[in-house]
Amino acid sequence: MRDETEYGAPVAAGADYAERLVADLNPRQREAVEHGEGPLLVLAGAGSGKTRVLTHRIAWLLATGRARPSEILAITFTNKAAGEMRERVDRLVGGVSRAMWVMTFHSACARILRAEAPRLGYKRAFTIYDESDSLRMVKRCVEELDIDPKRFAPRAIKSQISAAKNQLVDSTEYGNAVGGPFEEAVADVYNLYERRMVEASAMDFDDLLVRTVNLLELFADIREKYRRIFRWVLVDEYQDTNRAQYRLLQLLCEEHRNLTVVGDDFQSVYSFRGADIRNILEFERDFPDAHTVLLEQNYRSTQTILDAANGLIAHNENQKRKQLWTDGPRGDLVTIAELDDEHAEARYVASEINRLVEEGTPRDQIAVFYRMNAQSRVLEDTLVRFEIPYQVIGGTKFYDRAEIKDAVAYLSLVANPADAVSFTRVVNSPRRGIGQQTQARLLSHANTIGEDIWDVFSNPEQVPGLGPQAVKAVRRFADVMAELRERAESTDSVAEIVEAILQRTGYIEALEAERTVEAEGRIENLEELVGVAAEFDTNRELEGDQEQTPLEEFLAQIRLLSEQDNLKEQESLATLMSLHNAKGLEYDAVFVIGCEEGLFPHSRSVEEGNLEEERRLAYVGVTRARERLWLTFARRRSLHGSSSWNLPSRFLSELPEDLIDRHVATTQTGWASAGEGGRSWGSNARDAVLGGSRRGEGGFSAPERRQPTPPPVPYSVGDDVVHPSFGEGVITGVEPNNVVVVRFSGDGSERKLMADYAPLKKVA
DNA sequence: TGCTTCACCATTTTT
DNA sequence: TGGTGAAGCA
Repeated sequence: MRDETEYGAPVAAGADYAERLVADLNPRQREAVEHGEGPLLVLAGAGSGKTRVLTHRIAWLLATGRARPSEILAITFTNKAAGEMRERVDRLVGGVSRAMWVMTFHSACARILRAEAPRLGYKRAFTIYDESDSLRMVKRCVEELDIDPKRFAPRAIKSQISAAKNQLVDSTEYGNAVGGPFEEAVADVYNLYERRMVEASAMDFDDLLVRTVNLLELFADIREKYRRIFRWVLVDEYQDTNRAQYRLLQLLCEEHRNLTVVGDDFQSVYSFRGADIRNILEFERDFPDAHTVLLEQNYRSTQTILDAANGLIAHNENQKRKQLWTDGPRGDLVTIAELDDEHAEARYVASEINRLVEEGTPRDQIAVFYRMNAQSRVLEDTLVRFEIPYQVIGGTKFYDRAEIKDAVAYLSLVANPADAVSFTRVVNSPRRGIGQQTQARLLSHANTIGEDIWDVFSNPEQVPGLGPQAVKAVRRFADVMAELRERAESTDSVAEIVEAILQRTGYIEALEAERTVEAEGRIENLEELVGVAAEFDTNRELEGDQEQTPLEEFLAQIRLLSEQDNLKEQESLATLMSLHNAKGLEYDAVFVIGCEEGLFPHSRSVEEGNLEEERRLAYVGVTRARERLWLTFARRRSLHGSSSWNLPSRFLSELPEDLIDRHVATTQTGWASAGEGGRSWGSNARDAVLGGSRRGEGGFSAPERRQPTPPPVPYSVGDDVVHPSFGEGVITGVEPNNVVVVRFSGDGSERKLMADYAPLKKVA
């Protein structure tokens, strides 16, 4: 534990320290930090130092003796944000931050439920289901109820149930309010789903919140207990709270009223997930005695970027008024670039990135944002060709990969014998001759006799309808699981359990037998999981939690991990992500691509009347940039197969014209430059930008028929090649459009490269 | 039981 | 365009 803090004072040193704590804050920030008891609303514009206010407020509450560390509950939405906050509080007050709850809504609820869940009929060792697990469960319910999944898509049903839960509407209430046939189907599934989840002792993400609310509403003693524990509650990103979270805060705070919420209505972009912007807009109505502080001074961006953001958001009606300003320089103009199509757009972005890097911008300070994840593909291809190292945030996550999910499902089943979804996931993976028939019989028997699925498969003889073959196969599976469970009970090392699972279930063996590159990759991923577990074991030795076993704790932790947690900062990688994922981050240089009507704002959103939220999303994108900002659009874009012509996004015309530097680029399309050899693309694209030709061809007239035929592919399967960065490899495939597939011997990776542009050389 | 083929569909997603 | 899921076949 550290005694010295950032301000050189020992922990909680009283008035003098408190004074120094606020000394270098601006007046508004100081006002927020020094607010005493009672509700506080901090409307914090982008980059206005809201985390600073939150952390300093916590330190100030401690320093002035108003709060003890254990009385503080600080809530964020991501683990990353929680980690950062804890770290920064730690720097202010030292190790006492350990005693505080600084975590996400979901983690906090999971922790409370871990202690109290039995009161609601759950086992203490409940399993947290992620989206795909709970979708599985919904599907099973749909099947069981004989609902035609084509008529009512399980996904749609699930999202309907989720929406209901976010509103704290339970299945009974939902059933009473049914409208059409779809709602009726949803009501039935919702009802069964709730029952099956309790039986499996499983909770989905929404349940974590809803069940905690239930707990506090139903049991006065529990309510009192947590009200007494959390005398000070602080919430970050308050604009993103949904009904359930709102109710939770109300339950915790309505007595002592020491609730601090920090947020920015301009950055509310999650209404489709149930976030209710009214929570922040109407905070002052809900808490008439609330003190409100407005933070408008921005410490991140240039005035030009802020003016652009202000100009954009001024087009929204339903907002609190805020106007960002900075002491800093005006900075460069915002670039709006018009390109032919998405490929030209990608090349433009890539060449601009190269230029930035040459000029000294660290690559990890460059980000590209887009509306849809699908847009990353073209960009990735281009970045590979330009040899620009990058990372993509979003898409398939580590914990979404099949092999990882399998391993985690094994762990879940070991920890929670009732976990039916995990059971179906792993029972025949690897193949062990337990097919759907057999699984269905096991599950329905479990439903009939009301026993845990584990008890049922441990006694396969008693399951009606199983043939001797099936009984034998199930027996073998049960024996392995029993052995693993014993193993888990006799050790505190999660890594050891994971290792045992991979070995004893034959999982690794099956992968090794495949002898493919993919299988090898999977094995590597699994090894990484063992590594993650080992790391967990090491950290756990420092701070153990007696409430739950290491395995349970590990499972809860990895299930609540988020995408942003994967962000790497140290490596020199440009970052690609959706605009939604960009919230809370900042970069020196930002590109927002695909600024076209129909794509951004997305046509769906416009149809559904969510234009203002789209505009807020644009606002989020713009305000991520510290120094340089590009907004690009393509005249023509192919989206799932067919290409279409789009108008520039209305958001572009909403930016004040005097802040804009316009580029109209006509890149040389196609193969014209191929003869010049690989690396010339960068300069080509850049030269073309200077060209500034007009878009006067009339839009629809000439759909690029003039491409010369590609030069013949000089490579054939089996050729040995060498690449300056990937090393030696062999051609394993030749595809249309001069794409070659190369397996590189260095890391065993297989990559698709454009033969004409990649700096590949044939080895004689 | 398990693999292949074909049809269908396709924002965003802090947990 | 590409990934997913269900039906059909060996």
